[in-house]
Amino acid sequence: MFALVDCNNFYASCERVFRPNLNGKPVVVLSNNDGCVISRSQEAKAIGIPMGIPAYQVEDLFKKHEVHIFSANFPLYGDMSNRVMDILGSFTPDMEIYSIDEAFLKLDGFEHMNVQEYATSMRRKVHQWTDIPVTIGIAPTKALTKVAGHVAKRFPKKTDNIYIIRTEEQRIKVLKWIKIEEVWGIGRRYAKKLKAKGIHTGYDFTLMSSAWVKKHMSVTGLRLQQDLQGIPTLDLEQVQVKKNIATTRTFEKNYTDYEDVKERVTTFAVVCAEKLRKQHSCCSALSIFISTNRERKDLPQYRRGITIQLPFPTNSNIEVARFAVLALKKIFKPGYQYKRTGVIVHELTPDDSWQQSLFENRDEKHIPLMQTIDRLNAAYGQQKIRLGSQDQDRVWKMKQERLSPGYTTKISDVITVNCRK
DNA sequence: TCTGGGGTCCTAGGACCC
DNA sequence: TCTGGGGTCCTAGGACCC
Repeated sequence: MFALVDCNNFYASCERVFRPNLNGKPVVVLSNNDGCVISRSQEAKAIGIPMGIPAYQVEDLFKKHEVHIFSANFPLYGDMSNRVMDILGSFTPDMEIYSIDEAFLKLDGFEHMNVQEYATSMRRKVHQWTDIPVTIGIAPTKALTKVAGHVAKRFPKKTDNIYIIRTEEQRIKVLKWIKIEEVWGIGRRYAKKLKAKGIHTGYDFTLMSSAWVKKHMSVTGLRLQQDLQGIPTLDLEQVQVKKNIATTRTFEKNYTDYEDVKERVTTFAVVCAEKLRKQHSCCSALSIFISTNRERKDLPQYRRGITIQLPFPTNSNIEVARFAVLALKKIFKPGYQYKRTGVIVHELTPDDSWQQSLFENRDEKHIPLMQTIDRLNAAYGQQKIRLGSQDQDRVWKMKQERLSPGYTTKISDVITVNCRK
């Protein structure tokens, strides 16, 4: 059996941990630049705030229902996620951290145990130690745990947030209940295609000819179909180091100057290099892209990306930034209003072993230099030491009007508790 | 006025090899 | 009239996830 543990309304729940007065009240969390709604408490869902909607389009709803709004506080969510995962990891080492708020567990060798009780104790412990509510789905395959999780979410009272698919009858029953577009692995495109063929539920999908599925949905679709049929096909994936690392942002305004865009690309490249060093990797290739605001149909549009090979693997701020700017030069076109750029590094290899190049090699003096920069930035604040080509005054000019404190990640923001006798 | 950010995997087709 | 057969590697694009 597998279990899927899923934190409920995760970002909104994290905000409520430190603002318990907001329990029972509508809470939403906005994306960077306070752009879109990316997390909603149950109450916020109930008053009809859709996922992903631009905030300005639901301002009336916010006002009318006194919705509590937060700017995304990713350091807080990341830290809360680590705490939840640590607790789950203490239950079983067979765990795959699937996303910031979800984990799959493998329950091999648990046959003698009461799985229901086990799940209940897990749920209780996470709640007691972190105040984050979770939902648990349990089933013979990974894809079916997702379906079980849906059932538990839809009927929280009846299921007490835990649902187990044990029998073939239950498997068929829940698959007949779940709409095809709600099935994990079926996105908008596939749902449309399947509905056109008269497939409306998860169960319908399991009955389709595997040849058709393979042809139109590739082996990914085929694996999913088998998993839903109850044949274990997807296994826990041991999450290793990442294969790509991206730093991309939408700007708070449009940029037309090459110099401005270059500064942003440099800074994003530096952030990528820092992320690389954190996971002890170097990159051997890099992409950048630039884009105008695609929502502004009235403005001339230009979007382009480029990938370049680096002459040697590196994770130095200086080198990654240099190559990123080189790439930018190849695609930048003056006369457009740019709204978004990003840097993505690829072909990651461990930083303690690398192939020497015949022609050009990394500057080894950068290694101690980067270590020093990382140490200083860790001690005195992110981005205190920057490259000369980065904006020296700029902090992170993101619109974050309702940012919560870094309760668990910033010593000055740690909560004060007043104890009375 | 205002629309996020970070990932993964798979396939088809082109270019090339012997 | 009729022009082989078996590979690899790379990239762009499409699909999905949270």
